[in-house]
Amino acid sequence: MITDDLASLVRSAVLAARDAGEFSLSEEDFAVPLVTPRQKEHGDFSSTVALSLKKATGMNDSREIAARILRHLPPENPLIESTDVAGPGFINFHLKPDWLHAVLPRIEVEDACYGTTNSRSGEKVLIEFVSANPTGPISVVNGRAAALGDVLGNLLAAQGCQVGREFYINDALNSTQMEIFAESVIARYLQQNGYPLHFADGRTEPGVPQAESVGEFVPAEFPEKGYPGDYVREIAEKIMGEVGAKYVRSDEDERRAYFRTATLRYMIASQRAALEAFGLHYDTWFFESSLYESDAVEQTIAKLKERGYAYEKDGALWLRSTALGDDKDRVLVRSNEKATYIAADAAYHDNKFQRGYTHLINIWGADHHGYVARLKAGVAALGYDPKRLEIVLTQMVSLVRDGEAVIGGKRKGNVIELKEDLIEEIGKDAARFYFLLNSYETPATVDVELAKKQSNDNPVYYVQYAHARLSNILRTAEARGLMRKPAQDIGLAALTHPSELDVLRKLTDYPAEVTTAATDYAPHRLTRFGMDLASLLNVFYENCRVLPGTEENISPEVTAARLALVNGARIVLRNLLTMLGISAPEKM
RNA sequence: GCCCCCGUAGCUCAGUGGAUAGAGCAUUCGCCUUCUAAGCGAAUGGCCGCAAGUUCGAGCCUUGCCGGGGGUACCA
Repeated sequence: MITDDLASLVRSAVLAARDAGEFSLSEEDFAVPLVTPRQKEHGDFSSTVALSLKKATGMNDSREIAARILRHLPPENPLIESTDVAGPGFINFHLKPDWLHAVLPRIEVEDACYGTTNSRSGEKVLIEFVSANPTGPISVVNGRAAALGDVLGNLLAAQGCQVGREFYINDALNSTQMEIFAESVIARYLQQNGYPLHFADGRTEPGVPQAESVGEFVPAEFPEKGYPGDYVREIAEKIMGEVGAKYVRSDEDERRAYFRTATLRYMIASQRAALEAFGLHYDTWFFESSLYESDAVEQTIAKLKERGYAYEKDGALWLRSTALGDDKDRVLVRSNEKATYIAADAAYHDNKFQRGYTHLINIWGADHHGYVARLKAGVAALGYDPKRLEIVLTQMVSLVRDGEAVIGGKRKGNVIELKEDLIEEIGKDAARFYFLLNSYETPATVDVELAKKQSNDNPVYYVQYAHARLSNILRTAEARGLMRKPAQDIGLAALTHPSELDVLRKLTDYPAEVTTAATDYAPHRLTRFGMDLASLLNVFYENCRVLPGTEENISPEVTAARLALVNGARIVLRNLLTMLGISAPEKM
């Protein structure tokens, strides 16, 4: 890294100045901060070391400190064009343009790997995200976590981590919501078969008329807290198509058992289809029920008892989570002998660690923040370092329709679906970019109607367009017989225009940007980077013609150098879009 | 009450403790005979919620306050 080179250069200059008696240094261990100045006049890099050395040197005038340091910088350096002291004591470095040119051969060689490292190759990371309950479709609100988790996976893989993406299915048998959901589908199924439906609010819906009259239909009850959405009716229709009227008069337990598994099957299939339409593929779909079937829950509870973190009180079994940072103890097994979700979650995370993951990332909505402390306590109680479990809380996504808040969800029956209402309207690429535009720490509002209206203004097209243009230039060059030579063999010094250097600088920044995005869990840095790069490319495009035109005459050397730049930028844009799970079109 | 997140341009949001705080949208005015105008250039627009503290230096760190959202179950 060039910044490392500069930093060590400055460091030795400081020490040399001290040895020469320019100033005394109270501490040997000082940082050499390097920043990229906002203003171009301030050079390529700037060090604030003189400012921070005020105390250590006992000198008051930072400009003077800077000047004395500079006196001990080697006069000739292949990197540095010139230096100056500015403002309160910044040391500014203006580098020779070669350092920017060097990026092009590197990009060309690394190609799809440009922007990736293997610095974290020892890590095995499991990202669990979305994990929406199997009682409804994937909603637009889930889109944020879906996009974040997927791209985070790409970013970590780009750092060399081994990444697993997992969806956790809350299908446990003691979950009352699953029961009510199945009952809701049964009610709709009966309605399909001619039974009127009676609702808790007193309303009655007629049954679907049957061809052959079977006499009187006793109204069926729709569950009091049942799921009213249209998708419930659709599942009932599908089951009807599959098994016909078989379960209308069947034994109730038999019917319930069938509908439980059938509704789960349909719901998962629908969720999976929605996420795949979003370009998201999970490595594992993990069933909560499997934890009960394999006795993992019981084993985990036994383990907690053994380790002294579980105790009996009021007929229930409690987790001593207060001992591990939680603000109250939590029930593991209720007095009715049913395990709580925290017991299952402890077992689930035990299982994740047992699968060899070094690091777990859970992406949750901010409304779950109250569970962070207890899950971490559970993990710690099992003997794992809770730091190995990281919980990313995404701020809330609220729904708005034409400016008015939409309150609701599965229980209200007004789910706004990710696939039907967004992806199918504006496309996968625009939908993804939309969710990746902002930090997950910013509360978001999604207005589907507005998103549709604005879909042509979506900045994704700006970035994709830049890529398509670059591709087009290369295509045209090839058609005209201007074959590209390896960047290594080209006189890149021909690239001198400010807009060319701006592009090169941005391309140089890319790998560090990917790393920052990965460590900060900030995919939005890449969408912003893409917009910035596209903008710089447009300026380049306006100012620097690549291929000889009818009016402008461009030397073969310049064309060759610019083609190398175009190709480098094309690779970076393509890598970036791929990282975001967005297509990089060659034509638009 | 306690805990978490957010207050930056008219709107939606970026912003690594550094110099003159940025982008997109919106508004106004220019620019297509050329490799893609889904583009470019210019203008307008700011007590970075308020106050104190730390620091050579604070939009960024600390504390307090004010506003908005969320959470505080033997529900998941």
